[in-house]
Amino acid sequence: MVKKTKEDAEKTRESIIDAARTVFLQRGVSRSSLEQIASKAGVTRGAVYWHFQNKTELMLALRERVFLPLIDQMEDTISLEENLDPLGSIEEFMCSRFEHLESCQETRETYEIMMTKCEYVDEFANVLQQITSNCSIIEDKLTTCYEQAQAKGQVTIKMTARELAMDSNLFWIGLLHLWIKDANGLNAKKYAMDAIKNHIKLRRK
Amino acid sequence: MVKKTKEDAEKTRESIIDAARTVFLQRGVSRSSLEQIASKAGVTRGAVYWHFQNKTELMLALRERVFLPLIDQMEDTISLEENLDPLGSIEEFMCSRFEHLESCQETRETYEIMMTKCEYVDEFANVLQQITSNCSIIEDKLTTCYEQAQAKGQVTIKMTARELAMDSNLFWIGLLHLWIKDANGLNAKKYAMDAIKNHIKLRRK
DNA sequence: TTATATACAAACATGAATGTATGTAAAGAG
DNA sequence: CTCTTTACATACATTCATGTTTGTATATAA
Repeated sequence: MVKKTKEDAEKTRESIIDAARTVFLQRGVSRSSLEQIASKAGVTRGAVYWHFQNKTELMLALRERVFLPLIDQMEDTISLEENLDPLGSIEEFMCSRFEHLESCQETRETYEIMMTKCEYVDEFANVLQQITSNCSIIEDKLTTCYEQAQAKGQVTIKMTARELAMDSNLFWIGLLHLWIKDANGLNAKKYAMDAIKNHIKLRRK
Repeated sequence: MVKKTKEDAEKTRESIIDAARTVFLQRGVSRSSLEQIASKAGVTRGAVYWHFQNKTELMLALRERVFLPLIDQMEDTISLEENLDPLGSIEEFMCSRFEHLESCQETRETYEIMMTKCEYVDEFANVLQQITSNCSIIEDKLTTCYEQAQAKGQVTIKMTARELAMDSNLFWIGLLHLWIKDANGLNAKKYAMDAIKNHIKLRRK
């Protein structure tokens, strides 16, 4: 038996989460047993039950480790005040966030698990609400940006800022889903970047 | 023991599928046991195993009953030849299909199961491929429509037909996902219809 | 009319995952 | 230097879903 200091315990906890992500990705959340996760992390189920109440809590922890930083990051990327180029900042927001999703393996895998390897029932039902809630936050931010863009005459006035934001929001949701599902798409990144640029170009006056 | 003629057996099969849809929706695919499905259908697991190899086959049958007609329907809705108003036909396609999704309970529930109550691993992994394949078919159809629209001068020439189609395709994917997840949205239908009209309006010259 | 295939129900066997309870060595507190 | 708590490993009990096998009543074909 090895020594276990507090930092060691924290490492164990992290390694369990990492193992869970790998196993969830391979086998789906519900088919993954805690035994499989534990052994992949080099521990026993005892350790898993020590750090997490059950598989659900483990899954939520796995999710939060990626999504909590993302929410913060969103605050930074779309700066709402004193925006010289609102339309450009929307494009910048989408591109940079996509870049991060693409390059950060943990984030990418977590998205894939949550979008295609997880069933939203019972304890997970309210996670769906959080997701839609996040979507409407994004829509609000986009609306503000488009208002600024309209005030600066950057953008077509065929539609209201809210309507433009809705359309962009749906575009963004679709992009993420298609990207996650189209794993083998070698040129997925270029596809996405072009899609974003064209999406913005279409509304620039 | 009641008589069972061939038609009776077919009815049993259908009722099992219906029961499966209900149970899948409530409990998610993996947590649904064949026992629960059978008893909801008023039969035993024997009947389920008689009609389907296992839960996976049952799930695929459930899916096909909705998706096979949808594929046919798609051929009709977007008529590619002799299109007087290509842009309008795209709008019409989206609106009518959404109307169907909204009004047909079986279709709606099946979509919900496939989008939020199912894990795409192992035997289901290739279903994802089918989905993305369908998406690219839609993108192709949209491209053709936009080409016609451009030929008629209906649409802005900022982007190529393919680029417009990509954007519309992503919009459509996003709309479906947001709609399914936002079950409580009372005005979801109006939201969607407005979103579609605005989406088209934005590209009309 | 009899034989066979159909359409299930019922019983059986198995295995796997879960949660909990107990054991234990080391860390940390006093 | 003890005592308690931490951080697990191990063992146990239980549940439960699955797949298969067997039984059986009826439909259907010859």
